[in-house]
Amino acid sequence: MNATDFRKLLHAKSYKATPSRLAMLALLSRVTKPLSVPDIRKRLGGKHYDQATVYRTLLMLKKMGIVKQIDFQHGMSYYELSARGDHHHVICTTCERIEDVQECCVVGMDSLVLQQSGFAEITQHSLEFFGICKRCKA
Amino acid sequence: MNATDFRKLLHAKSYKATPSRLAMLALLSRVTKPLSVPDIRKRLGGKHYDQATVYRTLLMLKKMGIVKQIDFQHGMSYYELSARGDHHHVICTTCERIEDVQECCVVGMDSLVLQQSGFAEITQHSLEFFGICKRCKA
DNA sequence: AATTAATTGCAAATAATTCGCGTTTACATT
DNA sequence: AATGTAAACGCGAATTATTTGCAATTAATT
Repeated sequence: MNATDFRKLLHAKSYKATPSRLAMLALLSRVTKPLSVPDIRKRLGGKHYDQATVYRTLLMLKKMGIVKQIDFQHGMSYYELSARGDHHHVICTTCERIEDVQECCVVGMDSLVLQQSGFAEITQHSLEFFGICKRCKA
Repeated sequence: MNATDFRKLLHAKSYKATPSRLAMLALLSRVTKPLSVPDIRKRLGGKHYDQATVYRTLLMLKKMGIVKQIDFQHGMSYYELSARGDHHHVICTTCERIEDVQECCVVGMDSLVLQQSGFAEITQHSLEFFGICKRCKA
């Protein structure tokens, strides 16, 4: 995904392709870990973007299904591209360590959830594991 | 689990069995849905307990592994007894509807996560589905 | 009943997220 | 390329969840 793709993505839903949006999409697709709002603002090059803008953009991207909001129980939300694929996280409750979990057992669960619930559509899911990493255990 | 059991649970870790703690445990074990802090305070009988007390107690119970913190992306945390068993939730992103999901595909994942990660122990996991309920779809 | 450390309530601090509004900007149209 | 317009932005302030410090209270031990 390059800048041109991002423009198309936004235009497809008649959103404007503004510098802040393109920068955020570029950042999120370049990165391999979920980012918090402060993370995003720090890493958005030299440019300063207002926090309200970042929050508003994330909300928009979330509604579009492009980003996923994740809770590490660290007092704020983290965000990553849905396009990064179906993976999960392990969070150390002692330090701040976070690792990806590649195996996804949730594939196929969506239809099961639809069956047994009063829901018409599943758009996302999030699976996080909490525990203690080896370093903290020692 | 009755009041006597709760007392033992607390004393086992040398915590005091105070009225607020017993009331919270009783409430959480009587209820079938995760509760937010305002929920808890409202439903704690006539008694008024300070929010700081409720937050501190929840933190303690979480550390003890007795309660589980859950994120519905509603701007605050929800809590339920771990003893309610391994189930998950579907959250409607349009209204506030929440349903339980009984099938758990995550059983056994813990050991897998331990294998492929630098973690020594998994204490909890949380799996939430987000989507649109039938009522909102219509 | 007395002692003591843990727990509470209160009030204030902190920190994430949202909101209102005047100004700026992307982009469609000319 | 210039123009019109709704969308998006930045700013500052408001809101709201959560945490903290401290003096007063209380559970549990003696």
